[in-house]
Amino acid sequence: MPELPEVETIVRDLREDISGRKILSVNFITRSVWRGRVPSAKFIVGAAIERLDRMGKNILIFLSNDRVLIVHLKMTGRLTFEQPSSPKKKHTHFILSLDGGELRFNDIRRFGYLDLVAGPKLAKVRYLARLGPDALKIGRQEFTELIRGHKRIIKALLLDQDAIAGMGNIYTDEALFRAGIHPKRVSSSLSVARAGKLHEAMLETLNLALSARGSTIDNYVGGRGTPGSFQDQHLVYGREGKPCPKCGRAIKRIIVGGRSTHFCSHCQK
DNA sequence: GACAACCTGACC
DNA sequence: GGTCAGGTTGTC
Repeated sequence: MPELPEVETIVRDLREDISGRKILSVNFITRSVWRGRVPSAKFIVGAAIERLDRMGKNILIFLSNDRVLIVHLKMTGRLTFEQPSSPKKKHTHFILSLDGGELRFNDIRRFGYLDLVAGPKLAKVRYLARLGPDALKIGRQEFTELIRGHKRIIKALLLDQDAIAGMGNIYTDEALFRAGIHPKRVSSSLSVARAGKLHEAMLETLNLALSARGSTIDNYVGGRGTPGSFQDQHLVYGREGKPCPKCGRAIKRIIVGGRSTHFCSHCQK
């Protein structure tokens, strides 16, 4: 589920709510959610939460013992800070008991994962090192060069985390609509001006979504368990057959790069 | 670049 | 019963 705005919302929530808290105990409920080996509790218990960060759609939780807990939520993952008295939900796979509450990892489909790495080895974690520049931080010129330097279907390129980190299916469709670009257009065929417009549209979309604390279609909730509201502002995603906000013609849905894609064939070229 | 795989649940 | 889902990875 979560794309950059959802993951960033969770990180901001948790940064406020769990920074500085001490880890009292750990509960490995489902061992298969760990990407590598299941870590020994001694590498976690007794440490404090030092700070949190985001790399693409990965959440990084830095512990005071110089280890880093990495969390990827994939499609249906949730990472929430709750009171121990809050009812335990189905599909909760991992709990960190902190002084003052519990950090819970819940994931219906179990596509998400957890990973614990030693701080000095963080730079060598393959799936982090290969990530492209962050979609919120990449500058206009770098973005334009990236887009025009690849001969790929633009939607697939935007979804490629190794090219640009953070974009997902919703925000790619929304940004392409705002920029008036057809999702199947070949990236290298875009003019500097149109690539620049796409950069602008991408930032606008992501920042609006952040202000609304993300989009909740089904599962997503922030770090405090509350849903986002940006789904109410979607212009094309999930609106197949409904009128295009610009021209009124019906929004179409096709498959691009194996993903459901929503667009207006009149407004996007 | 297309497609299957990983899983559960919602909806038709 | 079949289809689809916010993501990524591995195989033709």
